[in-house]
Amino acid sequence: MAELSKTYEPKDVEEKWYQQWMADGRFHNESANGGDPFCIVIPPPNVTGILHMGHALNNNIQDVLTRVARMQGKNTVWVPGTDHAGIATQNVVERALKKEGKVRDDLGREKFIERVWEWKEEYGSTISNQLKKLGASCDWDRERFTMDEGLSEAVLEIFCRLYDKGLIYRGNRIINWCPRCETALSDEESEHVDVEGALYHLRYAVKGKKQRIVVATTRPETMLGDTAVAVNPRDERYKDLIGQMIVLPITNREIPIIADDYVDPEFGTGLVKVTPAHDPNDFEMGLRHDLPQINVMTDTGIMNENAGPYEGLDRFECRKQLMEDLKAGGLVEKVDVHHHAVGHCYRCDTVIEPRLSPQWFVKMKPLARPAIEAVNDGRIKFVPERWNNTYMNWMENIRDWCISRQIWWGHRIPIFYCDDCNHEWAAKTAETTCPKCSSSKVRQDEDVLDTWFSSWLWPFSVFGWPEKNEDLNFYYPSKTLVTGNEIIFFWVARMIMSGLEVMGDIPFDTVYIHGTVRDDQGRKMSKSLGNSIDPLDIIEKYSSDALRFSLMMITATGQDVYISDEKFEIGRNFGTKIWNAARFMEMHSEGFDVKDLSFNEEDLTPDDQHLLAKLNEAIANTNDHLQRYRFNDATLALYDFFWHSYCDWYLEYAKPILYKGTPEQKKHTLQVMHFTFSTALRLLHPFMPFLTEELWHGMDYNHTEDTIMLAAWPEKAIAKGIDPATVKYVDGKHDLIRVGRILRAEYNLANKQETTFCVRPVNAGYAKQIDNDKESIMAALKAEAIEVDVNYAPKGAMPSGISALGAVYMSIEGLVDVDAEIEKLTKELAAVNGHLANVKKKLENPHFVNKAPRDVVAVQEKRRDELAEKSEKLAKMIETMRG
RNA sequence: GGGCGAUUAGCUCAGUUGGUUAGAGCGCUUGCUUGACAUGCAAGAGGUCACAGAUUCGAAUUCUGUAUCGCCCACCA
Repeated sequence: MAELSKTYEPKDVEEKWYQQWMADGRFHNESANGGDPFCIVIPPPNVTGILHMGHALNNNIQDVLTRVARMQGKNTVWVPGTDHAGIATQNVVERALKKEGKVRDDLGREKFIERVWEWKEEYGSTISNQLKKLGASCDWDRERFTMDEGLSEAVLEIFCRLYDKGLIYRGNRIINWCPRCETALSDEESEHVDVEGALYHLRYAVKGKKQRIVVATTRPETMLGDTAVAVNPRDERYKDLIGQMIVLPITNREIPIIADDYVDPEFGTGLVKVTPAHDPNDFEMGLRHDLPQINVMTDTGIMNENAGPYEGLDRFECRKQLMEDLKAGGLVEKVDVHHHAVGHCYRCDTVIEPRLSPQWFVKMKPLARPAIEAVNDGRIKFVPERWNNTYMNWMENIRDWCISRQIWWGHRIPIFYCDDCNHEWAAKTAETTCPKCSSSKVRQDEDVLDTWFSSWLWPFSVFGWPEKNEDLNFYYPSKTLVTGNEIIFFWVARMIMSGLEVMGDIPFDTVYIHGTVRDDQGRKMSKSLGNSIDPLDIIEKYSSDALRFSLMMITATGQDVYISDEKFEIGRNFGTKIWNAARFMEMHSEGFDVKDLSFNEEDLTPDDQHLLAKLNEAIANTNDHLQRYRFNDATLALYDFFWHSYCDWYLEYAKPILYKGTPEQKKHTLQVMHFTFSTALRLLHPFMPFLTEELWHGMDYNHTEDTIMLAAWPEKAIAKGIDPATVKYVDGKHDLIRVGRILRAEYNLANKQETTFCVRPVNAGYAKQIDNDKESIMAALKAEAIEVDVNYAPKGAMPSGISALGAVYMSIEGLVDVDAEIEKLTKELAAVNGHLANVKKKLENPHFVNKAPRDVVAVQEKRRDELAEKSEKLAKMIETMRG
């Protein structure tokens, strides 16, 4: 047997096993191997990403599910990969260029993209490598990138299909424009942030009259693009104004006053300035009233030539100056503080400018219908279930998806235009000739697609779709999608839609939504707050297993996870505990063959049976909790079993046998220990893969598999040789030991202090069992001797207590504090009588006896009897004590 | 404006279909250099389960309302 070191050195061990697993191809699988498929596709992290706690949690969960499935013998693949993250990556590279004093136009499109690829080659695998430190058992042979050739093919294919079906179209609409990224964004990419802004009340002059009207706006600078002022047609105050003209200040443009139902007479002044090129509602009104659309800004949010004297100013600078000018002209009625939600770019946090712009859209309603159905009829389940509502709410109000981006890094839109005949078509190949007029004046659309337009194909594109192949056939649909709630709209919903559209089948049957990782004050972890805890630091400090186990331990289903450094001590301490238990076993195993884990079931002692019963419970509970995605309960069940049932009770029970028992007894006990330990290792493996693998080998078991990764997952308990009555007796024995320890503790007895315990068992059966168990009970109580007598009567005042097996007395020379004993027992008697009274009251209530289920009543009756007996005994003890 | 979640021990949180005395980790108190482990062992203190009603023989758990905190969605300029 290889000797285990005194202390566990996780760093070397973890590195070693990951390398070994990789070298042995343990993570890889393919359809040709047949069997029961189990597939998980990773939510591809951004190539720009570095591992944070959210990733750690997310991938940890996937790894646990994957490792369990693999041990269950399923044909398991966990497909990893990264996302090209269009805007984010382009931003990173542009920032690098800026340091060289360049902008992307200096390089040109082609050179710039080359540069991004270079960046990707150099830094793009950072996060994948970090996942390896976590122990993620991804099938790295299958690693994909959303800009891979294959995945790009999938993007082009679905674009053309949807275009030809009329589900992709080009439209001129108000979209969310980020003036910093200089691109359009989807509605989901605009994050609404509540801000304290201002509601500016501006005075507009009515043409030909002295009258001034007041309009309220939050964005006064858009006034330069106003093409009307609107009132509600039923608003009596302004009836006369309808049809009149307004003269706009500064530019002196004349615009009409129109009537539109959209206007809420209750809000502001009941008069709304209409800027069709900068507001979605105004845009709609503009269409209804055939108003001109005046865009007053450039791509970068600078006022353009339509802004007259403000041309060249930044939009916010313009707002400031314009207000000053209006104020000077007496055209500002008032400025109110106003709280409202303002859209911000989800990539760079710049204030979004709603802006009229020609963009490409996907018509979502037809795609949404089957996706709604799939969740409604239960083919896809959200865990926790409440996310159904979130999903449904979004799906039922779905709006068309703006998919074009004015950046360079991404999948270029496969639309071609003929400059001669204005023909427009979609094609997967680079077109040079117009199919309609044969002209060679053909150009491709300049825009690229939204990053999510490639990730929504992920569950099937990773297997080579549109190519038909066995893997795709075998592994699709995948099993569980594990993700955070923040990308339900971005990603989950869209994958469901694309899967049903393209594959005609759901992409996964379960969506497990885990919580957000927060700091111990409940704040989201972020770089700017400086409160993030780096998983790699935690691995360095506590080990990967510790990180993993602790994360799982504190992750209640779907609840947010609050972490601080100390939380990881749980996992580290548990790892140490397991390691030391193994060392203890190793110490005593010398000269014994522990390769053979079988034992004779007829020889099981009561404590053996008790341990195995607890093991059975742990197996059943772990499986049950895992099936229900209750990871914290699963880890707690294992933790509790290993630490308390196995170490605290069984190993302590085993000590006297190992030190003083016969070789036969030793051998039998070691077999039970090793059987239990090896089962526990397998149960723990998905949560602590490295330590368990190290010990699997360190303990030198007679493996059928040379890695614990493929050892059989414990599903069923051992049934034979366990007698429930005996298990119950051992529960009682533990209670007896506890009572004895309390007596020692109350008298602060040193271990060396000689003590004898006298036990008066409740029946002869227990008397015999206790007598047989004397050795282990004495060891647990550090007692010199134990006297067992069903008729035991204390000779004088003795510290005592009542256990499930009977009364326990502690014999100590001249140390008894009689008054304290009487007080203690009297207190306990009062408590027992209190409970007894409650139970009696319950049982005397005819409603309870008649209506409660029989077993509940039976429990109460039993409890009543037990309490009555205990009460009687305590009274007698007090009597004796006084006597 | 809608929707969702949270409120349980000093702290951070479990508590699945209502049913014995509401649990864990950390922290705290006391005693242990016990031949695996002080990253440990044993014992202990600490909770009117946010509040108010309702249902029920029985509520931390179900229902209604209130309060506080958090998240998501939403075109009131």
